[in-house]
Amino acid sequence: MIARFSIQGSIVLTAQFYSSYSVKQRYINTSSFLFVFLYPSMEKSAIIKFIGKNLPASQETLVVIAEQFEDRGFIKNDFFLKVSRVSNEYLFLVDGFMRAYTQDIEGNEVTTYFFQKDSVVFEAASFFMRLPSTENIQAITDCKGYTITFDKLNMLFHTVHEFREFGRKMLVKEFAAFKERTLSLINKSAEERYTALVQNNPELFQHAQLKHIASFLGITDTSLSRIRREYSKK
Amino acid sequence: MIARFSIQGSIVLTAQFYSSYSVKQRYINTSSFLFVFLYPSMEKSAIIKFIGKNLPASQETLVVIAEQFEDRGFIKNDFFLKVSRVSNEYLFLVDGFMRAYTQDIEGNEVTTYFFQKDSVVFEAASFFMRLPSTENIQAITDCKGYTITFDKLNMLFHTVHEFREFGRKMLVKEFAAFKERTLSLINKSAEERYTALVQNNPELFQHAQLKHIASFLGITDTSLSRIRREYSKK
DNA sequence: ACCATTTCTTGTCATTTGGCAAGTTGTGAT
DNA sequence: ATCACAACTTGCCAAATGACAAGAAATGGT
Repeated sequence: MIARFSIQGSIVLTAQFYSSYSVKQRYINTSSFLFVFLYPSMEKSAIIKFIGKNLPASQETLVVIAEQFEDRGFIKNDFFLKVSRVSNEYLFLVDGFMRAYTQDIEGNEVTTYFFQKDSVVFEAASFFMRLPSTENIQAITDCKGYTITFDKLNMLFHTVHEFREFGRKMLVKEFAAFKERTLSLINKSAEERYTALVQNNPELFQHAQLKHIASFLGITDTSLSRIRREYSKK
Repeated sequence: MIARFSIQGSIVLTAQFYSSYSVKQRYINTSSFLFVFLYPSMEKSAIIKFIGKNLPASQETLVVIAEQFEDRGFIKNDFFLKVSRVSNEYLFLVDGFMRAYTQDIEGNEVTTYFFQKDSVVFEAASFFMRLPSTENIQAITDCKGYTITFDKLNMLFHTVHEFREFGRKMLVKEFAAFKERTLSLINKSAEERYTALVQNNPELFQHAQLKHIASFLGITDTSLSRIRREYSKK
């Protein structure tokens, strides 16, 4: 598993892995290689933490859940999901940025969403309804995360009843974000949308192309450039 | 049941009720009162037709499904769903128009959707995830339809397996419509959005207020008025 | 390190849309 | 039938945004 990551380059095991509380105490001094080798599920502390934050469940339950997830790395520009494919994976992003985008009838690319670390990446309509996706999801930086298949996730929903709540929460989050975005397109100015994005997700601007951010904000790259100039004056 | 509708005024049993094919043959000459009295599920031909169109199932299955739905009338301005309530009903609209709307932070009303007859009215996030709705759904004309509760719908999903497919289809429709709307806000002009709406739903303009249509299109009522003038010149 | 390509910025000008206010039309209650 | 109020239209002007093109900066491949 370590080998796999080194091949994909630029994805390295970070200190983040050692922050899982229960394990931390006992194994903190083990070398990272042995550590991962002997306790394959331990490296999933990030996902355990994340799920635990969103779901009241015992540590044991969380470990069972986390064990169903698989390591997954992406290098910049890799696709997590392509248009017309049925999404079969649910991804918990540990590191990196991704964007969802689609093409309108005239062929213009429109970015519909940006994903950042410590969040869940999936296209609800395609994943839960087993439909061809209308969107691409692509890594815009090297990324690292954990995936679970549709079947395994459903299995977890059945066997670990509390886990349904987690699935629901993630779906709700996506819904809410989407609705808010649509609303803001209607009743906020481009500049207001820009400042909101800068404040909520400043790091994004170090990784995403401005033209992608522009289409996400519903404006042209030209306008975004101007808005940035005005904004930086203040 | 008939009494109930006459009390609510302006909602009358229409010829539409007699179009269910299997029943039509045998009972066409029965008086409408006796008919409804003796065969309470028969009046649901509209819903049977609609579900049948979206779901390959036997007539018997369709009747079983339809029997779980209840008659429901709305008079103009009645609410089907209010903000902060958990939506517990799924409505098949037989006649009339409804609109969904919400308020943004500044208190402006924004219409997010129009529903027309022969379609399903519900707020997916609130209904399926048992969450407080962020939207109101209100009748903008007198309406008539059939409702089913969350529990009954789930029961049907379990007992009538093919029916899940129907539920999925309806959800997909809502998703797709919503995404398309968001996209069009980004890459179409107000006039293009207007012409699209006129073509897809001309009747709407005879019932909805222009200011509601305007906020749905993401423009002010002033602009809509101007766009209409230009459009009518052509 | 160099070149080719893409991305980003800027200028000019046109178009779209909004804000406000006045006037007109439509609607509902009495 | 009348009045009050809400809905709609219109005119004027300002602000926001887009289209196009040119140039600067950044990036990637060899």
